[in-house]
Amino acid sequence: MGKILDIISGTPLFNGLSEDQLREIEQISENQYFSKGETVFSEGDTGNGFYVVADGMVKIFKVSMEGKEQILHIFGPGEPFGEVPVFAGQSFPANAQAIARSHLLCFPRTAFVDLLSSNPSLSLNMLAVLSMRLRQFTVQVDNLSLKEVPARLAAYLIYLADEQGKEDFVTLNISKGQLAGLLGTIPETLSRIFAKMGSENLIEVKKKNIRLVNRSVLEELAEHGKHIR
Amino acid sequence: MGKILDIISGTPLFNGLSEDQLREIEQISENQYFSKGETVFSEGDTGNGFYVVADGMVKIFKVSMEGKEQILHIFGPGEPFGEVPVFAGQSFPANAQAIARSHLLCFPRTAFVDLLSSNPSLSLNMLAVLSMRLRQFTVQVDNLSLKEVPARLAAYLIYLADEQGKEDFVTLNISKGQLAGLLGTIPETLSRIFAKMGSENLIEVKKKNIRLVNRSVLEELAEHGKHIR
DNA sequence: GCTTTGCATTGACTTAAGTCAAGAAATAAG
DNA sequence: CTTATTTCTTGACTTAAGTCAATGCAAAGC
Repeated sequence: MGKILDIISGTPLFNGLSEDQLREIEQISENQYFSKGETVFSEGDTGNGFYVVADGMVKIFKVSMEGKEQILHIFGPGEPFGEVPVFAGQSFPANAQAIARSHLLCFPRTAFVDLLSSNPSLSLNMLAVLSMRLRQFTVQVDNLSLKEVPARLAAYLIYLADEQGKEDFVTLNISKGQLAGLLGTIPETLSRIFAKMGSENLIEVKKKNIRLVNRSVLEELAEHGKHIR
Repeated sequence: MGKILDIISGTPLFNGLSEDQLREIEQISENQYFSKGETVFSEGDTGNGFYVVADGMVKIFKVSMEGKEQILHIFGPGEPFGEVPVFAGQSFPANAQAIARSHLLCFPRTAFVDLLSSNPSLSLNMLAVLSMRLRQFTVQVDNLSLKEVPARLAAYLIYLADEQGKEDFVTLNISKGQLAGLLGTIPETLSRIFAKMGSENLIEVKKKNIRLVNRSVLEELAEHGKHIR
């Protein structure tokens, strides 16, 4: 199997499709390479297609007038992004930047929409992707509005531990500055909270490696948005 | 044309479909009636279908442990909601409550998914709906994370003025308490900001009627997330 | 009409988290 | 190895917005 076909068949978006269909999808894809820090697209740009990360990492983010970043998503291999303008028209609602050397597959809007028309299961897969993203957004809004930063951090650490299949140990895959942006805060605040949680024996931070010393308290903190006095 | 068919043909989700297709959709729909304050579904409930508002108003919201509400959406006639579990499986990610006497059309999951398989344009319409909702969420996250409450209020007032087709006059269609929940704040804070904006001659508040006295400054405030010292 | 119930406002106070500024580490570059 | 540049941490201070509590107001019901 070809390298690109390998990637395509491995992404959930294209699950359950026949080899022929996968080959059709490969046909319309275009390879794009980005170095670390390079912009993939900017908010307001016209979107003529969406992307799938073949390799690397891409962050989707908004920036305030004052320059503060709020990261909406960080996507890794197999994850699609930039679909909104494909289906809703208009422009990209946020910025996309490679935060590592990245290889992306780009799927042009018109060709992909044509494929959808003849592939009901591809449509359903795409509907599932967008729905899961909506679900993620409800969590993010919940976090930003109803939880304090320590609770957001606790929730993220637990999520990461589960994702990495570890019980009480995680390795950050992004810088702490980026993590601050993802949690809706700033590096200074995040740093203080890491220190505070360390001194409270909830976690042990060594560079990017974090041991969850007291997972049950972390879980309670993550649930219970605000501090209990 | 039948009353239900009238509603269905009027909602953007079913735009561009033939009469036959609309009739098929009508066939699978089920009428449901809710009084003000009644719960449509709760976070965590299993979703066996999605809804379209025929008449009335429904709020989608999250609640914190301490009881603070964050409203995600308020939907009126013609707007669909509760689609996430239809396509992503699992349960509803948030709560839905009627905030006025409401008439809803409910579309059962399996029957609707069957319709999608044979109606590519219905799929594309649904993809468009979800994509627009994703776009809205990016705005909401941007607001919550990068803007202060006065900026969010200013943005909402301008949005509402545009929606109501007025230049400098809006009528709130929800209570101020609900508006606070939508803006990610609490009634006390919103009340103070209304008072402050009034004293700064930006707006004139008379019950639910608000005159935008200085729209250009409001626009600047809405853009510029944080206060300029 | 009056009373009740929920909604909105105002005041006094607390606090989480942001800003500004300076150092310390760590990574990358020469 | 040494310098340079980015990333992270820590401290002192400010501030937006939340909490608690009391009161005003208006619509709904008797």
